[in-house]
Amino acid sequence: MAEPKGNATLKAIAEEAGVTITTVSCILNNKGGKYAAKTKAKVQAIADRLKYRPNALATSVRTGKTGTAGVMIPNRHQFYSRVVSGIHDTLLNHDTLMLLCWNDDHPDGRTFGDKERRIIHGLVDRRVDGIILRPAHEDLDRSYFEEIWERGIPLILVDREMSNVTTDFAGTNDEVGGALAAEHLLFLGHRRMLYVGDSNISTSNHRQDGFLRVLTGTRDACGQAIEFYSWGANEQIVELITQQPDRATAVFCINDFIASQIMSLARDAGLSVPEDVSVVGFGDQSLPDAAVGLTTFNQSPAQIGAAAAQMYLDRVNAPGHTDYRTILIKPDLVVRGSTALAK
Amino acid sequence: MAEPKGNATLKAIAEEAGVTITTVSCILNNKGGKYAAKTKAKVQAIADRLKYRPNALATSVRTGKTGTAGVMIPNRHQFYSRVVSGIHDTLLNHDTLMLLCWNDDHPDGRTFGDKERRIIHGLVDRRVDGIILRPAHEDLDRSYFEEIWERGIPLILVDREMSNVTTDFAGTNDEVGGALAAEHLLFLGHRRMLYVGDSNISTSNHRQDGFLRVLTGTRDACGQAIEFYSWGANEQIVELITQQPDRATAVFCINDFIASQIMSLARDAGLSVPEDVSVVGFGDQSLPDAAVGLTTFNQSPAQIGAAAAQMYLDRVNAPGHTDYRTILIKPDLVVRGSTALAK
DNA sequence: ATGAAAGCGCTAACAT
DNA sequence: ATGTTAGCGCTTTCAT
Repeated sequence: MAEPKGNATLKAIAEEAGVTITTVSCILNNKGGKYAAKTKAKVQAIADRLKYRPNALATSVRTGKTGTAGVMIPNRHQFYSRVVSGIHDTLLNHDTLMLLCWNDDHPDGRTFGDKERRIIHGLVDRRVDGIILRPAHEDLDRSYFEEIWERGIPLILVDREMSNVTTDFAGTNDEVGGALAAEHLLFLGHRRMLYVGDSNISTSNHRQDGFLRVLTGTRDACGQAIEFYSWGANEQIVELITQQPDRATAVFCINDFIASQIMSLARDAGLSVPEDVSVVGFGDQSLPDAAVGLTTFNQSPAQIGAAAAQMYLDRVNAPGHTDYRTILIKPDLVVRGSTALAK
Repeated sequence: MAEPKGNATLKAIAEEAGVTITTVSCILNNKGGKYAAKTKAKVQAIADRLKYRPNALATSVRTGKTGTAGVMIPNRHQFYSRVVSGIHDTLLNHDTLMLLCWNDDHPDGRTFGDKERRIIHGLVDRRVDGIILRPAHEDLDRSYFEEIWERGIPLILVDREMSNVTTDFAGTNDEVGGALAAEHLLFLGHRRMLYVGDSNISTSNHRQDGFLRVLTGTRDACGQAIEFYSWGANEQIVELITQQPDRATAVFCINDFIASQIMSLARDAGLSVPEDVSVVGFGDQSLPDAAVGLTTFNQSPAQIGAAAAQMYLDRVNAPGHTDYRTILIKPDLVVRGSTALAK
């Protein structure tokens, strides 16, 4: 085993070199170039031999900066893993590390257990410079608001905005996604279409808006929105895509999971995809789309993460602004086998 | 905006309450129960109003414990994401947060760029209590060894061991996995089989060992190992599974990716899977196995992560032991459509 | 060119 | 029941 038992400190180096802590500190940090070359070399040599590494905790106590970001994003779905990857890479390029943590437990989707508060406190206590998070719900979330926002800790939101507070935000351009879906299907000759979503989710509403906007603006075309999680939704959908002659021939879904449900539904009803009905998904669910052959959207999660991290860095380096930014990444249509020309 | 501009400190509370910092510290930490109820209440009330949160940095500078783990595991594949999830959950139950980071760049698979060293220094400087990592390569890795091990920082390895140093380790029981694959195929009546792997990877060697051990121990059965990444491997494999009458009727592959390659290969050669040849994969690649219908192994990555985290906690709480533990999680065979009775 | 001293926020041993 | 003091490892201002 080498020299260091525990960690080398400035003091230890100073004593061995016969100089003061100040001198060592300045030399190792290249502050004040006015030291004798001999002293510099000596100090540096000792530091190297002792494998000196500064205690960032001590530095942070003084400077108030930790170079550490709090990131609260679940790591369980591929979409989020990729968002986190984007954040990670961008932060790392600026010598910032991330404390990654999340809370899955949302019994009623609106209560913030002790657990969530404990996590946030963990970040606050460790004095992260800021926090990037994907809200677990959209409505006023006391945990987030009181514990982060009110403390003046820079807060960047990803994927989902919160309804009660304006912050920097990076996410998907859902409106454009909806519009692109509509255009794709129109191009294939479809005129009567369905949007299957969930009006409780703002993201879904944006997709729906873009989708219907385009359809409404097109002669002869029309669209209708269905709540997936409502009673009798399945029956209603089946009716709409089978009922001749005004049946819908294309369905745009809030996500890939629902899309594959719809495909099963259609097949059970005796229709084939895409011959009788075209189906478009939306790619935040990490289904094996390629295998299923689903036409869907790639949301470029890594790019979303990178954008969030960039806003984080900007805000941490220049706090106090009140001009919050929103960066929306355009989703890319990926055409596969579930969409085809209307008959 | 509420009271706190910046962060409340013990000092601020003490001044307002008209007591000393010590008193406040003790009261808020429930140390020494010998304070007047009135004082306690007063101090607590002020702390609450100011939304006081202890500065963990300052505490750590003194105590030498940060309650923070360094975790160096790529987040890009589902397998690793799940390992990280297991680690996360276990650590969180013990009020430990993780600094998650990784390095993807390994040009020649054996050089540790500045980047990797910078990451490790980031963790060391922040004084993590220990580090959990998946080595990017198996041979002596100076970065890991010098920067972590020699400093006496507890080090737990996941998924892959290193050849030069003994540490706590959590991974897959590859030997058993190989054996189970052999038994499954034997049960289906296969007698002549192939193992397709990569002898540069210890994990592959263990699977191969288990696989061949069982075959060697079975009358009439035999197995052969092929290097996938060698020149002419494809041709060789095709020859071995087509050449009558002693052709191999089953192939066990180091991972799902290779397995699906082999399936294509077989089909291109005019064989059908599983009628003519059975194929077994191994589940660390996050392919959409279910869609492809591949018989494979589930490695229970979350369990591996949990085991690693538990060893981490044990070691951080009771350092200095030299009895390193190895925890191997048994992989579970998942039978799907790529294996069938031998003809 | 180098050092002394104060202080960041907190803990802990030791008074009173 | 509460206060005094020293110190963790570092930075920074101000001497010398």
